[in-house]
Amino acid sequence: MVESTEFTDTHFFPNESISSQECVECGSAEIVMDSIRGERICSICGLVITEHLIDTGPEWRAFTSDERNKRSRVGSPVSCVVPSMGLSTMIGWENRDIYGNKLSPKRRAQIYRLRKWQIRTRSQGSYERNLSHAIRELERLSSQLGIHNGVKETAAVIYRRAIEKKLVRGRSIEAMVAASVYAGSRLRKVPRTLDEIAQCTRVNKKELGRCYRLILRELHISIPIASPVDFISRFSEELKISGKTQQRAIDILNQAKELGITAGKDPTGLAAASLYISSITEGERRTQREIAEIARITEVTVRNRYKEIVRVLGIKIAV
DNA sequence: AAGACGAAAGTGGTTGA
DNA sequence: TCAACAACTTTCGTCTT
Repeated sequence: MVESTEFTDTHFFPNESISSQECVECGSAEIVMDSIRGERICSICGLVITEHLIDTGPEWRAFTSDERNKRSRVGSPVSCVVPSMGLSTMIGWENRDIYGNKLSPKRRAQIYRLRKWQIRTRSQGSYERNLSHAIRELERLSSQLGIHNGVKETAAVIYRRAIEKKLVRGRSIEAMVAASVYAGSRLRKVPRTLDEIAQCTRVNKKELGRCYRLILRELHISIPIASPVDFISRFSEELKISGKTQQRAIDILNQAKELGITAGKDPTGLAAASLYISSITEGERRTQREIAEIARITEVTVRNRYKEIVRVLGIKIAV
């Protein structure tokens, strides 16, 4: 497996320390990459820190920087959304070579043995079986929720780690996938609510929340609390609200935050209320009901938040 | 008639003893 | 484990445009 490159990706887990940059054997920081062997080794004592790295560099020699930019790796990109990370090779079923000629009996026997071993090694372990099931579920869920690839990849990384930590055992794959998606969307700053995700699965919100907290705790992922600002653009898109009004809503939220009236309040409620206010002041009025529906809260909450914001910030609403 | 408002009672989750 | 609590929801009658 290639876990060393996969799970230390600082892009996915900015808060997590990546695998140590110091040699555990001699403590030196002289770690070098050996791209031919695919290993990271300590240049002082020779200890192999990680092996089986994937070379993501150019596939051919390049002599100028221009050439280096043009020449890239061929083949499909490495992806966590494919069970084998997109690195699998298939042995064809036809007993012919690339010119269409029949294979010699000796060669045919060899290919037959290769095929047999490929099938034996592929999708046999419980890890792979679980994963391919989970990835089907992930695909279904993301298309239903309209989740983009970045979040999907992040969710897949989280799920792989969850399997490795044996967190999925005894829990439903569906619930763990849903929780990974939730965590991924939060990490990537395009949060979905627990409700939205729960609606697209057979998992209830409570169970989903439990799995989510488990993932955070066991995988040591720290996710900043959802900010109301993160919801503005998505709600606005569904409400067809202009960028100017969105910016106004964000300003309102920032002011409200400084005055300390956002703590402990539902972030979707705050986002909805500030959108309501800005939609009126910017002349693109939306009703409380419209906004509440998109934000999946009640009109009453929109009202309460908006009354509070208007009162504290001293905003005058044209009647 | 639709939208906004506010009161009252109920609900699920968090906190602290 | 339990009570207290804050935030949110549901429901409903009333007011405003």
